[in-house]
Amino acid sequence: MTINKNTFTGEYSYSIDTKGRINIPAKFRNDLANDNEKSFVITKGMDSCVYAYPAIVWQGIENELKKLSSLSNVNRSFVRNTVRYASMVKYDKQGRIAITPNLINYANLNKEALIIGMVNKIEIWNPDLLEKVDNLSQKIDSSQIDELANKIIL
Amino acid sequence: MTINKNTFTGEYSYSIDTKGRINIPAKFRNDLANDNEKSFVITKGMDSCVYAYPAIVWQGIENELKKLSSLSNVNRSFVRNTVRYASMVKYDKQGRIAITPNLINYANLNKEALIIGMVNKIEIWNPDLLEKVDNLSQKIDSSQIDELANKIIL
DNA sequence: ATACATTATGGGTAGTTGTGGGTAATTATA
DNA sequence: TATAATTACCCACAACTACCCATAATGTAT
Repeated sequence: MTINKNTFTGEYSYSIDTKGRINIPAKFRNDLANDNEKSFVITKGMDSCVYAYPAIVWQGIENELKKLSSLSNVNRSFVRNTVRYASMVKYDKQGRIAITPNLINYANLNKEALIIGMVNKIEIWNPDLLEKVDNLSQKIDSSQIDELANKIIL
Repeated sequence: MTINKNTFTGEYSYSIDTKGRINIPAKFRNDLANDNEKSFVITKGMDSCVYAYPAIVWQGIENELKKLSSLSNVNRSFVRNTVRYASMVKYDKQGRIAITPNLINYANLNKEALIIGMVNKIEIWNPDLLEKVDNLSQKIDSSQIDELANKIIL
């Protein structure tokens, strides 16, 4: 079995230091394919969290974005929002990346942070915020979630 | 006859040591197909127990999850809930896996643990808890059993 | 019955990982 | 250009994990 590269699962609790650095879990660093050269692209998540994509996965997303016509209003603001806060970061010798102040602000990050593997990307959360968002969506969408579960999980 | 690989049945009682390690029954290790490279993916069970999937079975699930677009709210929380507590673990020379503190906590595991083969996956239980859940489900009414009988022949 | 192999469980140790902080290089600002 | 602020890179250390070995209990073969 060759393990799936650029595929992340699990939840980890880490602290963000005064310089805005946070550790990438050792497991995730191992799961990151070599051609990423230890780099992620961090950007605004769809929820109030930070997304981190493997660098080459992000390049694929950029290519998709290029296909969206700028004639459409919706497309323009979607592309703008997606790319605006995106920046490539390389983890240092200790395995940490620096999160930009913009994103720390957007995701309401303090000292404590949860890192969650979301299969093809990583999420960085303020734990309190995640709990709220989680409870909310659990209530609203439970029937649809069950439906998905029946399709995918054995 | 060559036995069905990645197929588990039976119940075993094992102890979890101070490091959170538990033995995978020798029989289950034999039943695990070689391309799993001695690895399972452990995660939250539907009941208050720990699931352990053969690694390649889980990778099938991951591949399905990758197809779900993150633009959908429901998809996001479904993926998050599914993979959040999942982690790949390889059993050591003695045949043990390490269960993450998260999962030990979730399944209320103490020293004693029951390992149960559930055909395509394995369940790890706190014995007391299983007994309770079991008693509860004894009360399933016969109509539901009849319904099941239509789907599967024993 | 005896010898041997396997299994279940405990524990020690070396290497890895997570975290803080320091210093030099780079960039921004006056 | 000089100075301040920011960033990149390095070192230190405590905590943890992976790996190894030991031992007792159980199973198996001769």
